Amino acid sequence: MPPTLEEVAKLAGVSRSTVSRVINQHPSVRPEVRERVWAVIRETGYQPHAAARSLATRRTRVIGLIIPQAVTTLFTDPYFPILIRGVADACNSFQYHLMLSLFSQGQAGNSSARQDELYQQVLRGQYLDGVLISSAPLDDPIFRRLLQDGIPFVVVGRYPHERIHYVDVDNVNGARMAVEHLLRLGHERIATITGPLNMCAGQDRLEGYRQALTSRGLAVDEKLIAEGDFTEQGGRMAMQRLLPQRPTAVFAASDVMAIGAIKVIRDAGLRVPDDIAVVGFDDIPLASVVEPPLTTIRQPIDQLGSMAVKLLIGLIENPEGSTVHRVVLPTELVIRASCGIRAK
Amino acid sequence: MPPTLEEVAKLAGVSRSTVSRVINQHPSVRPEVRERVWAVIRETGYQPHAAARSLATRRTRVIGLIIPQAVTTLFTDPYFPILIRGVADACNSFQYHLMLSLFSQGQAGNSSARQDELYQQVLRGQYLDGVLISSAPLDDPIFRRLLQDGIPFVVVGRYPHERIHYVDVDNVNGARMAVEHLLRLGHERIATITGPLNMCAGQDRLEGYRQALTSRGLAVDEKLIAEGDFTEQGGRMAMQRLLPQRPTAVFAASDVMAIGAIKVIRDAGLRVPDDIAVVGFDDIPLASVVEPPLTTIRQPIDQLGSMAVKLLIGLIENPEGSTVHRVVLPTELVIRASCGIRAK
DNA sequence: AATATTTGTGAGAGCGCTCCCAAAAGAAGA
DNA sequence: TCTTCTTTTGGGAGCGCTCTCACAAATATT
Repeated sequence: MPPTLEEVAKLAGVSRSTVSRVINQHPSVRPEVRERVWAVIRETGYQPHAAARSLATRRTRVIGLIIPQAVTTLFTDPYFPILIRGVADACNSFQYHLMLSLFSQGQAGNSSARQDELYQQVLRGQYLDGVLISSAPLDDPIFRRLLQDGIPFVVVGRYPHERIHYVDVDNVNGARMAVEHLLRLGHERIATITGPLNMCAGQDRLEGYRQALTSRGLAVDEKLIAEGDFTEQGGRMAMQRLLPQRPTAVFAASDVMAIGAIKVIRDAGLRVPDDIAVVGFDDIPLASVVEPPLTTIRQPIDQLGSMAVKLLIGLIENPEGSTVHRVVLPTELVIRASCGIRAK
Repeated sequence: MPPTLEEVAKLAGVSRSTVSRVINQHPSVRPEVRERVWAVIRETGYQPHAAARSLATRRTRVIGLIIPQAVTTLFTDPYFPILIRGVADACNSFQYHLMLSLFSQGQAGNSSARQDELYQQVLRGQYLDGVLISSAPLDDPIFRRLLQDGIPFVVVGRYPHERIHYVDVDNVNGARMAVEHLLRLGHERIATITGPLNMCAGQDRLEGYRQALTSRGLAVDEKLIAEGDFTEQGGRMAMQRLLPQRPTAVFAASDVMAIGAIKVIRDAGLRVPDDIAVVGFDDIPLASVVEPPLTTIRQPIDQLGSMAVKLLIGLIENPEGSTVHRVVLPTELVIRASCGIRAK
């Protein structure tokens, strides 16, 4: 049995309250007493009981990272591990803890009911002080519920709602830079493999593609747009649909899809970048390693995570602030071999 | 303010105790009363307060997944996301929650002191009912502490200690199968790129390599063994050291390292599998997609995770059992193009 | 019909902490 | 020296739940 406050108090010859003050760095404790109490704490290895503390303070110092059902299939995309690492690091440095809620398919039963149940348990059960939502579909009911229940939350990825705080990378500009690079290389039939269009990231990257073309006075040919789902397999399927259109270049909205596309292009007997240039998005570690190394858009994923945590903790510890926080981190073009160097 | 037990009780015209019984499915409540209480619970959206409950029961229904400092650099290896997904799924289906503790470098200060602090907070603070440790180095002090504090835990990866429960895949046999396959294809100068040798998985896969050779009566040439660290970069460096030895085949202890090795082989102007055959380990999703598709050893990573959770929850809910649980899941050879088909 | 047994329910204490309030102890002013 | 303030300390209540125990009601036993 670990020692309690009471026991520490007795050993130090003071009251429960005084020990509590020492633990919580309350200033009005005589230095001499404080030292005596600390000595006993060290000696006994005393650690406040988290649940007891939460019950009294209504705070848990735990935040949740929720990754909804719709995206757990993408979980092998290196995006998530990096995000998680960023989030975990930030939590560590703020002395918060991280609870991970994935809603994946593996389980029996209606999984949206399942998601509901988990929501109920975790959030209304006050396990968490606040949550981070990563790349949920725009219509996910969780947003309404969080707003309704008044639970502090930050979305990782843009979310168009005036009361929602979010952190995102500049997807529109990133995509635009990618396509502009292809335009500069002289390409005119540029296709795109989009992300899922019910996610903001998917929409925004498509929007960047459109902007790059129209600002050059080029028409957007809808036949050169194929929807993917951020998976390698989805990238392959989309590329298959695009091939008959004979594009000279493809902008894939994720590196993983770009890799799938390259595979299909090669299987069709064509070369990358000679016959079809390819640009990806994300700059996952793999991008520099595949053959040919991928030209892509780098996004600071771990910063995204730590920034989201910082914002969320701000909301938790300072609920007064009525300003809605929106952070958009810059993206950057990384030129490698997969887009070739075409003469203008 | 969410409703409390007391309030629900008043609304249902019963006592606090009765509502508690209903929530906890205690049998001795009249069906009619039970129904009435449930109605109020549904109506009010009542959810028991997690902290209050934990305080009374000394259980949190939260388990931790701890990934120590030494391996967070590998976190982009698809191994971890898959493991995490397996663990998360299993948690969901047992109605447990998952707390993730990564100890990575990002942070300032002596990080082993940091790790200590976190240990103290999370584990002695009774946040968790038990923990899963993934691939910690054999000498990590956490094992001793857990044992000492009597905290239920299961290690993911073999751990040679008579009181420690673990779940692992059959690394020795897997490696052996990989190398035997190369032997069958007629190779004789088979090199290996090992994992870090302070981890069991690294040692065991090397052991499998040795066994395959010696059981064929072949000598093990230490110059054909290069230590890697499970990263792509580590794989490249190890391959560079091996190239001068002119191996005709390489067994890499992870797919990620195999991919690094292939790159080096090609940069040296050699072809895979024609000049050097390569076999990996893990069967990560990427393995089937790279050029050439990787022959590798499949390990059921998500099963590993869910099995570990199952064991751990067993330990938590049934602390009496004095048997030490050890589960070893089978591995499987997956033949693709990277090892070629050599005549016998 | 009287007693014994089972079943259902409520009251109370307690889990370990925080925080308010009032008392005690010093410090300062008269 | 006595009052008035300030600083430091202890006691008590309360956070929302569970769980034991005792009592009331319903059923079974003789």
